[in-house]
Amino acid sequence: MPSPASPVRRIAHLDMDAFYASVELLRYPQLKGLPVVIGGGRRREDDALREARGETPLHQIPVSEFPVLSGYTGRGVITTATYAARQFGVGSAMGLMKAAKLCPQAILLPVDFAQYRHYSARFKAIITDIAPVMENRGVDEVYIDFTDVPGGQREGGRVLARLIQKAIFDDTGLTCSVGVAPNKLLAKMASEFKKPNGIAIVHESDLETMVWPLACRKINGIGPKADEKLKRHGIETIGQLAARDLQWLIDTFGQRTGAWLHAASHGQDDRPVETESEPVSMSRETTFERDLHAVRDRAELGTIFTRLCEQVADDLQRKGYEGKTIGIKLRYDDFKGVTRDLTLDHCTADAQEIRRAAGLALKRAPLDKRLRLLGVRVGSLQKQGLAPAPSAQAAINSVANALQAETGQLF
DNA sequence: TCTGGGGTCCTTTTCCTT
DNA sequence: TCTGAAGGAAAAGGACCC
Repeated sequence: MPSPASPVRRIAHLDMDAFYASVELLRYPQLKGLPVVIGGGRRREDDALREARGETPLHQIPVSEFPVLSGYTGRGVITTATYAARQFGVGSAMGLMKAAKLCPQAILLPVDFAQYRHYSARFKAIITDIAPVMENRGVDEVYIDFTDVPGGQREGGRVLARLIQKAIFDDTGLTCSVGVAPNKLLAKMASEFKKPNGIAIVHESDLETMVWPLACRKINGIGPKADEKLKRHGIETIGQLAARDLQWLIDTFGQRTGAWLHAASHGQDDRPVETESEPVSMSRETTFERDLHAVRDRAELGTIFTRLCEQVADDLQRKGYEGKTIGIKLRYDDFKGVTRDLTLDHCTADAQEIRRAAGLALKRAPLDKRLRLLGVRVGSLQKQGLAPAPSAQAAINSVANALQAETGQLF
């Protein structure tokens, strides 16, 4: 009897199909097939409250009672759009006002992250019941290591992928697409091959036929900028990229990026599936209803600034973290932005302390142009309570004294 | 004309110390 | 004391992703 072959590395990438829109259609099946865009900021009223008041259940609200894009004013953008809406040329990241011109009859649903998170937790729990080595990649995506899962090797992973797909659908009514390959890089590409509700299996030997003909942009990590630069050098496909010399890539894109491009184009990627990760930073930011001026709208800005600091502090405390790099982010009316950071000598999760440090950072930024966005970030995080809490105020004061506020204490 | 929010990671610049 | 090199850390910017 031959000894059983050692398992081959099989990594799956699972991507929920049109996740936000699909979750919305579970709640509002009457919208199926209609142009719907999801975006904008307003909070949706709570379903449970609505039903407690004896009002019409959401799934029975007539289509005519949903708000449409027509006449929309405001700064929101589209987070996602149903296929029916996309046919009018609207799509993700487009301003809602522009979308209103293209498709005024489209129904507008505000995003409801609480609901998406709920379904996200549900489908992920189903996966880890079956295959415990799972890496979170945001609300609607995961990597799963099939290598040592019973059945994970059968038909290159197809059997297990099918099982997971079915379990998710039976529980939630949602569909997903899965790619299974020797590593995360190829699995991520593969999950796009058979969308929606499909399974694609990629083996190492499929590189030339299945991967090399694809556009470089299909590599996760090559965005518009890198793609543009590649094109300037006559490189359009992954195969053309793979044909380039390693040294040329390093000379052209730098040591790290060049070596990575070379490996990626040859389908090489040895990153493990990480089952847990620690956050590096937490932030809150907001785009104003109208552009604000640092002097003329000082009171309003100050209020927003304080609120952002309180929100970040609350996020940190709720999740049990503290950090020592406090930063602010500004975006001006011309959409250009700046950031300013300040590193304390200790960690904090205290709203007032964050507010003071962020205020000092803000003083170092130009405030002569009107602002459209303000953000507050806390980085260099660690778990709360790992370090002794020193005299926080003294440290802050020393920084404050060093910078010695000019006049007026704007913030 | 329009362009959200919350992240990670990488590169370059700047500043400090030796 | 000045100057420059070198290296590290912090700051700043930007690309990218969902």
